[in-house]
Amino acid sequence: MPHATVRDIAREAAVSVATVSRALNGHSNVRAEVREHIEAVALRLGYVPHAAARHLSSAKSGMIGVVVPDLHGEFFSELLRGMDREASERGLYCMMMVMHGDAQRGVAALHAMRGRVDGLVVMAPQVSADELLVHLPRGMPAVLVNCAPGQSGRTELRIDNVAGASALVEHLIATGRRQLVHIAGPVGNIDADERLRGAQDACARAGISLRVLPGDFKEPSGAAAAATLIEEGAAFDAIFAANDMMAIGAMMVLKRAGVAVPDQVAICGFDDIPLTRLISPSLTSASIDIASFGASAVARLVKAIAGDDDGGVEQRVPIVMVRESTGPRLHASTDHNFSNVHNEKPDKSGIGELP
Amino acid sequence: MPHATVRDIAREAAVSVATVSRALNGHSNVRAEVREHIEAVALRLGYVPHAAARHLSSAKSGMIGVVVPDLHGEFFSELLRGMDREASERGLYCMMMVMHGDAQRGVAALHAMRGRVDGLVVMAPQVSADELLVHLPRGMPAVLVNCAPGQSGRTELRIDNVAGASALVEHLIATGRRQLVHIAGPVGNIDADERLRGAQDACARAGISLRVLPGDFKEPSGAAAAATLIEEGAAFDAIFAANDMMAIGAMMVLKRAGVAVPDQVAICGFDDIPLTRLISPSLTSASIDIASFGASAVARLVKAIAGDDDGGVEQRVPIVMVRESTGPRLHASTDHNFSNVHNEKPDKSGIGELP
DNA sequence: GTTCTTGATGTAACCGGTTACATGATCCAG
DNA sequence: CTGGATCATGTAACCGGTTACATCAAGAAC
Repeated sequence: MPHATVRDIAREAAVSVATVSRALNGHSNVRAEVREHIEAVALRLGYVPHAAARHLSSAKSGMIGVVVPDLHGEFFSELLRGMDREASERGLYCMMMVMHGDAQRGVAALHAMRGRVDGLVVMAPQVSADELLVHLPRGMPAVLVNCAPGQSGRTELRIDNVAGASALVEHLIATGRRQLVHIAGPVGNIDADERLRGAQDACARAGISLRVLPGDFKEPSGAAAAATLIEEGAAFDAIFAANDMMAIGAMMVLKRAGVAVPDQVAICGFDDIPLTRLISPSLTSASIDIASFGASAVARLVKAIAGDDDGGVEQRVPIVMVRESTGPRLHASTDHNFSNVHNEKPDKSGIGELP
Repeated sequence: MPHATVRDIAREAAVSVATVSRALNGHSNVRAEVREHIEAVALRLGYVPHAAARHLSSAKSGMIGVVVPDLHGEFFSELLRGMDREASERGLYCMMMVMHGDAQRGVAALHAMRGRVDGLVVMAPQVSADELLVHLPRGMPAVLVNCAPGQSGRTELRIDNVAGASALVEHLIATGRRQLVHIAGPVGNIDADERLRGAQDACARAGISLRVLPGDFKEPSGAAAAATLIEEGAAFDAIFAANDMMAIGAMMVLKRAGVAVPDQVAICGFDDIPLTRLISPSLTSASIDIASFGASAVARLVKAIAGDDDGGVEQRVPIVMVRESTGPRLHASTDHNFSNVHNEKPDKSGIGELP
């Protein structure tokens, strides 16, 4: 026996399909007695509405789509979590689609969203946003997250990577480091590029040089960079990795090589994934509260779908979370006082909530 | 201007909608010359098919749904990653829905899937599977992952938690531990219950006692359990936490309290999330290769959708990954030789691929 | 040359909802 | 008692695809 439809209910309840639809959707113009009867019949028949049919006729799906470049590590799981939370609070559902770095696949993913979602959150730090957005289904509301700044005039959410990276580097310098190394993210990635620039800017202002090693945002590349430094016997006293995973990879290699962190070398990352607090020494990072960032994107999208979004660009300035990996040395407790630097005190369990 | 439809293309190309549909779907019975013309027109009009309409008429959506209980931590992101990989290899898309532990919401999520997906992967270790499955849309193929064993006769994937937990405890005993503590998972959770039972069984066989502390699979509860032990001044030399996150929480507290791991206390977890290798000391765990587990679930689901699935239960036996947190002591290198125990050698970067 | 087969194409129904509009009943004012 | 407003309900079109079936032309077989 196939699934029950509104017509089945109509027949069974001896009313028309229109009345069934109105009753089940809570329209006011249905007699209470009729509504109850219809609801009872629907329950008895095990009726569950067919989302595609409803979507087709009402042009609403109650679903928002999320396009992400990757699915590795905690960054995306946190982002997803924040988005899902916000969406479900508004009675919406999330579907996620991965465009594995590939522009071809990105276009396919965008196309596949047509007829499935009411709007899109697109995160595409790799490919050119403008190039991708040409393929956005016509009239599909979208919020861009961490995309290359385009002239699309679309709603955008962005992390102030330059400010965050500068603040981290200034923190390193303030704690006495002078021989800085930056492990960069993948070339062409907007976040990576901006973080590099922020680091360079801060170094230039302080009049010190910065060595840059390549990386790809994944942990092994951070490890490889550190291994290179050690093999070379390079002189360095601080590493700023363009994200947390690379910082962790680097830290592991240093520790195995007997380099003391932070006594000999300070290390910091970027993103402030939950993991930063779980490793030892805990990792200094630039915090953007990923989950809340994702929630924000969804909130903006909901406004855009409703038609009342200003279409502006929202920029988040990260906060530096100072932890053990660059922690103040014992004999100099307050050697830094930058505006957006937050000194996190380890509590007993070491799991402090971020402000 | 609204989106182009097949009828627009038909008009523009001076053919019928049936021909347009056939041409764009690669049916053989279309003249090559006509097909090319139609494709050209479709491209010119920026045609993108409407998924809901296609789904409605063809009863296929090309989408599989994933229902998970939660979205915290690396376990689910790994699972998602594996599923997504497998699905996209088969030209399918994944949508994920979170039922926040709540049975009410679980039912809503299941209903919301009707008319959206061709099949479901349901992971519901908390609620009674049978109770939930009553609300599965009629005729919807589904694969159950880590659900309480039901008599549903459905396709199920399951982790052999008892065997995994037993193997871990046997490993602890073999390395000389005698005062064991188990940090349990949430009560009513099938995985947690089975892991507890596996630990108890192994202890009973060895004739030693097992202290059990409550937990909830989240990291703070592991920390709290360890704190309790320390405050009490309890005598113990090994902790087996029901999952990795709690093990990590416990380890952090022990280290802060000056307890040496593994010299004084050995610690192991369960799940083998990527993080186990990144902390120090690296964490011994029972590995089920989460991503591949997820991929397997999708593969089974695809078979079920095609109609040729045996409907059997597939059980995965975890492998014990021995790492530093329970590592062999220096003076007794091979004090264990259980069948499914795998001794992981740390390589230079510390990021060995699992077999 | 006629009939049969084959293959390309068109017509229209259908999937399962929603909703504009029509209908008819009820109620109230005049 | 009657005309108009109000409200519940029914009829049927529509959303945008797919596809069974009908049609028709061209080539093959006799």
